[in-house]
Amino acid sequence: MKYWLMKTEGSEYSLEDLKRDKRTAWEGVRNFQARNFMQEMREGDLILFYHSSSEVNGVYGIAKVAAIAHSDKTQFDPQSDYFEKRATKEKPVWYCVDIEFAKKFAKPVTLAELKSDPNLEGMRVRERGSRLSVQPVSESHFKRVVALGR
DNA sequence: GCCAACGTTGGC
DNA sequence: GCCAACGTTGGC
Repeated sequence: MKYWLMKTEGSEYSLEDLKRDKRTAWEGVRNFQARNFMQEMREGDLILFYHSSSEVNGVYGIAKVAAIAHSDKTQFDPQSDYFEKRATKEKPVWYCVDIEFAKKFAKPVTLAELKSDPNLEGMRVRERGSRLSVQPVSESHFKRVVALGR
């Protein structure tokens, strides 16, 4: 089993939204590295759910991979912001996984906390200028963040 | 294949 | 709202 971190703008789609929807297709990722990481995900993998560009940036809780990567349908929709003219049904360019709500932390583990915890050294999201919206997380880092969220 | 220009992300 | 850092595009 692997562990991941996924970013979202809290005002766009928050953990509360996921809790309400229970499950959603993580559409709209338009970055190759992020796409490749999603293709590595397996059902049951756990995800730290991170809000960026929010009042309080940080990990708000946990989501779980509910379905492995499949074609992102928004790439075929000319009305969509995520339309991709290079994509065909036979050869899609973009993929997404389905994720489901797992847990909301008692309080978010803020970016400041992530940065100041010596146990979390090496976590990608801590790095200045880190823009990758889907990233792998080590098991020990994952467990540490969950402990901080309790 | 290089790299400048551009658009976007994301912390502050 | 600002701006630094980043990823992608496209001309050469």
